[in-house]
Amino acid sequence: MSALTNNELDAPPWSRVESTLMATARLIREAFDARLEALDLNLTQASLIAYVSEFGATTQTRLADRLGIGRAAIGTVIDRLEQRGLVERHPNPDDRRVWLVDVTDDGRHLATRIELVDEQLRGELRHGIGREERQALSWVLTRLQHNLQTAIATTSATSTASAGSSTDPSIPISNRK
Amino acid sequence: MSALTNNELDAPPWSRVESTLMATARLIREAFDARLEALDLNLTQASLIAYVSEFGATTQTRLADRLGIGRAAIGTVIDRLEQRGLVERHPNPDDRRVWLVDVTDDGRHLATRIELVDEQLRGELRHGIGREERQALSWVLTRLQHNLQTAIATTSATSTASAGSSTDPSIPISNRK
DNA sequence: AGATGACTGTATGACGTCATACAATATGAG
DNA sequence: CTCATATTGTATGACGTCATACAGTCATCT
Repeated sequence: MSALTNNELDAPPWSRVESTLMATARLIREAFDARLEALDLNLTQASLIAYVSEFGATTQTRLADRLGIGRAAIGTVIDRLEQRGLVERHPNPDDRRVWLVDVTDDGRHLATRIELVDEQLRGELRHGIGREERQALSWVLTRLQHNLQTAIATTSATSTASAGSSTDPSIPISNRK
Repeated sequence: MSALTNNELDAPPWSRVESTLMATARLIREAFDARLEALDLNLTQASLIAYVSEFGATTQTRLADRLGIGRAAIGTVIDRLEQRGLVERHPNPDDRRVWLVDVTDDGRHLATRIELVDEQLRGELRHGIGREERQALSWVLTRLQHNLQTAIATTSATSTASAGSSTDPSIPISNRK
């Protein structure tokens, strides 16, 4: 019955904020997965059900975008949920390429339980963190995302360029993807 | 000027902050991987080399802990780096169970280039984010990690427990700049 | 009409990581 | 010393995701 692994300070190999952020993300997934295990779901599956349950029948590609995973991956996720009778694929008469994924009654019922788990856990995570701090966090993360995307976009060029930088928003690097 | 947050509905399936955080973490990995591609390394490999290069020969289990991945996974990472002649496994006379992983000269040379990439990218990521904001971010993340760990620890028990009291006596909330 | 390109969902193989089980070794109690 | 327990690294199988290639379907432009 050891008290959880109490590693307080791992100064991870990399920088500080970045790796802390990644570790936190891992923990988020871990925590949600743990709580959702009672429903025999993981975070991705639960997110899908919650999304469809809230916004209605949705295209697979759109779901993939919203959940932040690839089109191929979302297919297998849906496959399993469909086997369990939680979602259904309906054809779209207006576009025969696509499926409209919708929740079944079972799925809708499960969605309410998911919502409960979500709200409960999010409440616990807010402990000791003020509203402004959460907003500040959100803002910094958004800004970071922006920086990251431009950093990714400006890769593939010569590695040692720029440096001086700042205010170079142009850089028309036409990358795929 | 910047059209950030134009997305009215980028509200991903889940909450807001949590999924933003996870998406940001994904982008961090992506950005580092992209920049490290020139060295034919991914973030994990680069972290390992950087760590060993800075702190000297290290046990595999310790490396796994520091890098935040499992003992099995670290083995395959080391295998590949060893094949490429970037690290070496030395036996430890004091404990014949363990290997001491150390960088070769090639690895050490590569480590300096890794350091460059790291510093460059981290610099770009700081754009438009003040020092206090970074510190605040770091603080909130740490606090979040704590909450997450207790949340994970208090799972598996009956789900509907707690909620009320925080009862987190320790938690030094002292520092805020 | 027909042709060309764009898009959706799927099949396939690959990668990185995890969980588990295991042999070799170390540590400590008797 | 001997034995039980813990720890290290590894082998194995599994999972989730990705990248690519592909067939079916739409959209558009002559």
